Amino acid sequence: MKILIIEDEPKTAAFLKKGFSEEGDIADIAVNGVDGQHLAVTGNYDVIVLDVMLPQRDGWWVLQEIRSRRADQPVILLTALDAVSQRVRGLQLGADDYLVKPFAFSELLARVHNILRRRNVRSEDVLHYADMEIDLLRHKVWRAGEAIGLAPQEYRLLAYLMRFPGEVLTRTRIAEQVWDMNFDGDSNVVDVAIRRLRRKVDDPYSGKLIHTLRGVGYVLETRG
Amino acid sequence: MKILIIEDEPKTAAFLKKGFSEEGDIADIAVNGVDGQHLAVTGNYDVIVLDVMLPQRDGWWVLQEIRSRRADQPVILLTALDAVSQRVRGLQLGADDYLVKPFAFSELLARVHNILRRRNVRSEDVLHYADMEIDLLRHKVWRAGEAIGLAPQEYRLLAYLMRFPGEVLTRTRIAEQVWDMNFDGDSNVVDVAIRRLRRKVDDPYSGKLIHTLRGVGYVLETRG
DNA sequence: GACATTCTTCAGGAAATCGGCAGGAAGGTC
DNA sequence: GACCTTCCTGCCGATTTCCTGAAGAATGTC
Repeated sequence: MKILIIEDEPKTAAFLKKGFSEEGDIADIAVNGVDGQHLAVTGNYDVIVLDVMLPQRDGWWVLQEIRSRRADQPVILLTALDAVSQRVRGLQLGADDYLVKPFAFSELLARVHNILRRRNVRSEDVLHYADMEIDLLRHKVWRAGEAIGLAPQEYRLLAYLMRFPGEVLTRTRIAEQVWDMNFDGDSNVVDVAIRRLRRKVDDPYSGKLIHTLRGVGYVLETRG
Repeated sequence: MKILIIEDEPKTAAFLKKGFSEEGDIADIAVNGVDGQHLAVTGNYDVIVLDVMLPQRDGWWVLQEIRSRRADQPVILLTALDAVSQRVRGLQLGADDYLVKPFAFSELLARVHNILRRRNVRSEDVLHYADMEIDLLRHKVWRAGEAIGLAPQEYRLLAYLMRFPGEVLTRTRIAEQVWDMNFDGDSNVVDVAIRRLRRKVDDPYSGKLIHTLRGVGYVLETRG
């Protein structure tokens, strides 16, 4: 899952990024309204966490910009004051939810999941496909009943594949979602990561699940 | 366990906080109705202790606010007067229990445990996992039949781990639950605390229970 | 007020992980 | 079947992450 954090206070931003990172998600940070608006409109984020107190252009402006271009983009507001007028204004401008500082990270996480569930985005705790199983809560993976230990990046990659079984995933898309980078074609990071993952989840078993689509990307599916 | 105390009298608030702290729980204090309502609604508390006599907005208002948003939030009322009308009003507004001042701390503690037991939040006072045992009432820990002496923070950390065996606990969550702070990643308090706990409950025994998940956090589980 | 225990920060070192490289294999095209 | 492109795969250096002991600060105890 990709998240955009628009927050000027470095400590808060770092705290949020770390929290999402531990959950296996990827978070980008924008430190002002202009950069935030740009990233929000051009990037593909599952959810945007937006502080209303920002230098240059404030959060209200950013929110309006986002809404005018991406009507269904999930946005959670962070307000410093527990003022009812701010809440009302936020919701009127189209925020999906808001949170009053200071807050605990798990509270933010709960609201993120809440929004995604409302939007029918798949956010279950345990994903199954064929004889493979991944428990996102316990960070564990099984294949044919055996537990498999994965390195962080291997795990993130598999978790992404398991979210879209049967769907073709290009290297560009994988690099974007799992590495948070722009895939330039000069690198074979994705190939290498796929290789490492295959060695652990496919090589020891019959009935491969990870398949290569030449010139396109990879896909997770069963094949007769 | 996280507790919110909404009480304007500093002495009483400090007395309660100290009491809960000694039990290994974490207590936040709000000194007026507005802050109390804010924390109660946005924070994740296992139980809220609410004085009805408050400056600005009183306890009744706070209780109604809580109920309208969190129907199942456990709340215990503190009333100064032993008037039947107050009890009735409190229960009508959805308080789980009430206590008339002055009271002994153990009395409050008993009612807290009572409510949580009713809700199955903490159905047991003694938790077992593998050959480890923790008695939440007597504050005692055993591993392989031997008693282990733990410092307060070590105990709180272990108690938290024992509540979620097999589940991944990120540093952010641990810091939130055990330290009541926002983990910004610049500190390694959690690492060090884990180290000290390991020295006492894992190092002397075969079959480690605390395991590290690189880039994620820690987990309490047996590993073949 | 002195002492003891506990907690946090700091820094050095160890270990796991990651990304790039390069040679080889496989697939596609004419 | 030859040639070219794309992908696979093992290895190594660089980096990140974690562990660990020690010292100073904070807290509680007598």
